[in-house]
Amino acid sequence: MTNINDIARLAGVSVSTVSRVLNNYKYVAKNKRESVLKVIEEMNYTPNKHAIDLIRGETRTIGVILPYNNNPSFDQLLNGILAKALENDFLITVLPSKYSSEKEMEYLEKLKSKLFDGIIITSRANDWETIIPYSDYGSIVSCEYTEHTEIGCSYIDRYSSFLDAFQLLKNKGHQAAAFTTARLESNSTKQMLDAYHEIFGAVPPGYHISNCQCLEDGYEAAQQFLQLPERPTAIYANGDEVAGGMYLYAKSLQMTIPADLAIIGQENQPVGIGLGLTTVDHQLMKVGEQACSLVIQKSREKVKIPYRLVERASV
Amino acid sequence: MTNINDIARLAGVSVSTVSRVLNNYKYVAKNKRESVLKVIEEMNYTPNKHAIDLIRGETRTIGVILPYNNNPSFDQLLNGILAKALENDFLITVLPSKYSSEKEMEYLEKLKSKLFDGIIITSRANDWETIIPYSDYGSIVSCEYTEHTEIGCSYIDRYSSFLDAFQLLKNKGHQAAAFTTARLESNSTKQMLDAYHEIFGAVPPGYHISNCQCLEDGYEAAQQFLQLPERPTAIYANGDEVAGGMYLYAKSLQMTIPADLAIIGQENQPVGIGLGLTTVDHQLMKVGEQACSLVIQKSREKVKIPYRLVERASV
DNA sequence: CCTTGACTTGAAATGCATTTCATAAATTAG
DNA sequence: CTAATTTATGAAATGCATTTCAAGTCAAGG
Repeated sequence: MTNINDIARLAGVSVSTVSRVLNNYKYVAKNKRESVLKVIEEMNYTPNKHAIDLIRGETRTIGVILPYNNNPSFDQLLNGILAKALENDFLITVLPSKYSSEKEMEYLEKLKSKLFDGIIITSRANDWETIIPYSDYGSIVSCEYTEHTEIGCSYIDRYSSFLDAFQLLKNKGHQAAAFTTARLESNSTKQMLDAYHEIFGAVPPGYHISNCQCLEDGYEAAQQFLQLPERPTAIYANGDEVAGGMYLYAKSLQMTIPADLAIIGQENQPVGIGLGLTTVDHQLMKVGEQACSLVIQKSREKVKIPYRLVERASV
Repeated sequence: MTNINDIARLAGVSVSTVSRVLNNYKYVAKNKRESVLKVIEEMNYTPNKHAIDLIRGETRTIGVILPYNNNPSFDQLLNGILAKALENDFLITVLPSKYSSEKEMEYLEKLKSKLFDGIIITSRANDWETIIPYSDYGSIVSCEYTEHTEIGCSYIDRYSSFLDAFQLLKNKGHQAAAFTTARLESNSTKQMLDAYHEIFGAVPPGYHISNCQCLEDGYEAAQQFLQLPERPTAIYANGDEVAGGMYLYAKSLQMTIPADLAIIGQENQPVGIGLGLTTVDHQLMKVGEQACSLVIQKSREKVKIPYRLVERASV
């Protein structure tokens, strides 16, 4: 492989001059610049990125830890991140964790080893106490709120959004609502439960099903909800795909939406648009964009992204 | 920042010995190994990845060029790639191209600059002639078939799959079918048209709508198809989300599926499963896995991934 | 007692580009 | 016509870990 020394030798200049040409510094004599460029062209030379990164101590690459990548919510986040990264000429490396704390640590170690300039944590398996020391080695931005000042946040006030959604259902006359969540241990689930208590009080037995991710999960959840002795009149689904599954099951029973059953979804996804579902749009794409911006700016700000209640015909 | 020299000095050994400890070579005296590890621990030292990559000339990172990342098909590909990469301890950097040939070249230049060990091209904007020279700098694997021996391929015989799908429709008594495609210039569209001609002959006016990607596009396409004077009795949708949109539109007209209208989708996606759509499953996840394997093995094989016709109730 | 092989270790070369420092020539300002 | 800039260039230091080479110790085998 030809390197900068070869180019310098062949062009009859020093490596410094070649480097200057490479980096478009002024103060290189026109004829020298040209002969260097000519040799570069002839030798088909491209500088080695590792040598550059090594000396500059910067990579313009951001690692994105995300538990699942086949999940519409994380896809939206990733989308926003990619868009902003592209705009700023940063590269994104996807770091699938499956909520394994070991994997997560492995990725944080890579930040320490300088592979990334920063890391975005879309969802985490480890305690903040474990993660924080790594903020010495690059900016760490979370898509979930935390008070720790070492961590930048691009987050949603999920609690309020859940309050709003439940209030909407209550206003429409529902005394309770069934609901689904993803991971039982997640922060989001905790906020959901808090909001539920705030608006409706105790959760009736069978009204909460967790581990829902996709349309099929929603279909099954609806099946279970509608078999309960105290049939719910409204359901909050943690995602429009899940909501879509519920919709389809209800339709299969000839039920009318929202007269027989109100359904409210989340994230304003294609299926929801197609089926005309009312939805809580957390604007995850914007969350992703903001998270990426924070990493790029090495900022530790806490930025709250507004959510929107999109009212359509299912409530 | 503390480096390997500091560790060596503090542990009273040479850098070679530290390196040996770092890389778990045997033939390091037990007491020296221990004292090196102790110093590493104390100094909170992590080797610089760029220095390692520079000298090893390897990164265990693969770049994945994909035009859009918010597209279910590319998501499935990426999914397979990520799964296989994780398994083999490789990292994936996502390279969004939006079909810009400049961007694509930029990414190929990064391969040349040693940032990646290889690149997977899920879909491309440039000619093979432009791309091929870069195969000198790392393995390039395509998710589309090409005869060029420099390029590994993990591909689907789309032509045959389209033939099968159209034949299925014909067997059910349809004399023609409307269909949607994504990009008009794509290889896939070309194969689609060829297969159509083979089975049904000329495409009736208005029977082909391109630039369909999502559920809404399908909804609108169905609207257009069903307004035609010669109403199609069957539709092939280039994706289950698109098919889902068509299904919903047809249902909104109180049509019965498949009696009034047969719909066949593609990629076996959640919506399709939920709606019970017959679909051509190109097994894109497997395509992605195989593509990743080929890059890892630096293989230039051409591997055809079998597709499956999943018959459900919409045809 | 000598040879052979296993074990240990460090010096130095290697991979590659950037940047600082020093120096020199050519301009411009006063 | 000096003094001060601006322009131009190269040597050498820097960033950091791996690997080869050479050489040495020690124990086992003959």
